[in-house]
Amino acid sequence: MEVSDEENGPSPNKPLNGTNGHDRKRQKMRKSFPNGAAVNGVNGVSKAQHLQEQRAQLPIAQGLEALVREIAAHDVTIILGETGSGKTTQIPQYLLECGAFPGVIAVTQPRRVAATSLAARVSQEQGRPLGTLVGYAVRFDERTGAETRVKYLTDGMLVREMMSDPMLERYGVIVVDEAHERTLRTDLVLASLKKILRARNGEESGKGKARAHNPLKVVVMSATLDAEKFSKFFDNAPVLYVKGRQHPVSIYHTSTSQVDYVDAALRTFFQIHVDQPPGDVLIFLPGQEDIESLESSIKSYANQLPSNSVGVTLCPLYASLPNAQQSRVFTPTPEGTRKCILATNIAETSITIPGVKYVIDTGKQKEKRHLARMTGSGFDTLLTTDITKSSAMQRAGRAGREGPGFCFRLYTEEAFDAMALSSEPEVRRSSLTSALLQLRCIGHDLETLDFMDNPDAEAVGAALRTLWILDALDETKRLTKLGRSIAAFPLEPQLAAILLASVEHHCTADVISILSLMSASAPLFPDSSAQRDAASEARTKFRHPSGDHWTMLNVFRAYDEVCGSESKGGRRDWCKRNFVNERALREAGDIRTQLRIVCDRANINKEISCGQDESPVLKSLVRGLLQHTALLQPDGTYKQAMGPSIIKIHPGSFLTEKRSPAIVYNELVYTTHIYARGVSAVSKSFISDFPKRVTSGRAGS
DNA sequence: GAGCACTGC
Repeated sequence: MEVSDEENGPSPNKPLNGTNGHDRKRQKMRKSFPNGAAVNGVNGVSKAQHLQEQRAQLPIAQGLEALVREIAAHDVTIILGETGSGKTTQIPQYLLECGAFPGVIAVTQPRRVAATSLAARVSQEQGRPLGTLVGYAVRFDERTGAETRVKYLTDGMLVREMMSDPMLERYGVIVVDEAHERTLRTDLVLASLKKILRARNGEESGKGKARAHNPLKVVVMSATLDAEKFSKFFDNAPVLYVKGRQHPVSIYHTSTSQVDYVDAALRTFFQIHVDQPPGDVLIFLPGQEDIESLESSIKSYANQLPSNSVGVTLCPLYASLPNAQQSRVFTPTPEGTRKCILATNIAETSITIPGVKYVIDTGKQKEKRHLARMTGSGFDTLLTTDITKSSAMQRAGRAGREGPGFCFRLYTEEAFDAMALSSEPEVRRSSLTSALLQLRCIGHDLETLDFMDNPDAEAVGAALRTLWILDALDETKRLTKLGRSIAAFPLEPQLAAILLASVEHHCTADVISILSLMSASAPLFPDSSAQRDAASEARTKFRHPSGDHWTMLNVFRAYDEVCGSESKGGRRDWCKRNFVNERALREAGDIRTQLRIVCDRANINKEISCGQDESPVLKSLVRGLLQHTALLQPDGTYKQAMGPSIIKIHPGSFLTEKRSPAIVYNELVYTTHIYARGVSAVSKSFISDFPKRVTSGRAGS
């Protein structure tokens, strides 16, 4: 079996390649950039020319004019583009150059790095400094100016912008890229765009209103699956097909199913390593644990090979790995060795590794599942599951980026056939609390808005209830003044409610620090099993009797002092010595800066601290996390105040083994028990201050 | 007495 361009997806509705003469196109391109050479100077001429030649050679270049004609003729155009087609860099430039589309061209991306690096590339192709004609906007970082006409931004950023500009008036074209990934924010953007199109362009042309003065064009770009679904969603919008530049990948399945996929990966790797020509190997595994175990097995077997054989350079790759170690995958493979990358599905979409010729696919991944969300907001669990067909194809494609490749699947062809086509869109899987509130702020109802896939009624009910408990919505589900304030913060609504409660309790400075650490993606206290005792010893000095929130605050306060006196290296040493994650502290620092700016805008005094008095902070926490509180039972376990579950304090918590009449916690995780993580002891009265909420919560659960 | 796939404002 072979993955080729033709096999990768449905056949084209309108093949566009080869419809235009190659030479004509090149001339047209040069004409479009009279200033490029002047800006760049003598050396720049050849560089700019080189870039233009590269552009002209992209698979998409020959169909661009026809593509733009289609976009001009329709409100919405769906573009199916394979990887390597150049659609994301070229289409926005062509829309700009042809001069037919006034206003700013927005291009959304699910990931920050994609938005920033695409903007850098495209502004280079335009021969202009980044942030002038071409710019980007992602969280913590924006480079745009008054003359910016092409703006790459994350889909979450566009959702934020809709809250102050509900009709997205500043944009003439909105390109939604990677739409097949169906992130929650992409789905929010698509649903809103459908409504915005009706408002800005009027009803479908032919009858009724004349075209409005500021019409909007929408371009939806997707990989090869689900095109018809996008087309149907946008009233049968035309589907255009763009060919990619992908080399063929030969795919092999096992004849029997493999129970131990780590062992199977080990054997397959050495078959490749011993028998096959040079070329790096990428192995997909579900998680860190498997990566570490396979790494040590490969190491020990590689040492037993004859001394004259090719060595192995091992590169583990997963998100929580420090950046310096992640970037090892990009360093050239040392002479006389074969690079072997052991990766999670971070290598499926987020990181593209050059030089890979062989892929070994275990067919497994880890997936976060939210269980029993109606029972006091539910709990999360992390399961190892089978991947989907589209994941399997994406993984195989990683072998064919630079030349013909090979993919060894550690599962049978029958198992592949039995896989789901693609994973459920995020809107069907995740909490809708934040989405519902944001939509309310721009006057949309999540309950009635037309989505690609409609949200689950239970999840909508849970979100409504949470927002009502926070006083963000009133009894009639109308947005309150508090709800609008909550939505102004780039935080989960529960956490934003804590921040606003801190104003009344005069501890905003302290609470902002805690919330920043809570919403950072990396954990402050990583659990390194190897040095567990040393770690807990070193962390003792930060320990606060009330529990984890104040302990986190103590760490942040200490780190702030270190930052005032130490160099970059000194800070790193301090973190290492104390077994705290510097990445978490740096990210929290960025979040804290952003939260302080929003506070200023909302006329909130961000400087007020409660010093060492713990109750104001704890009272604020309870206000936002009412659904995450539990009461001590006679047997020493805890029962949710607003749900039926019996829970335990996670052994990693500083409060474990302690008995407090009541606790508040960040999250519940289900492993061997239902554990509460990020726990603080609170007075029962803090919870019963909201009797109506607690009672009604019980009745509803 | 225990286990952290991946994103985003």
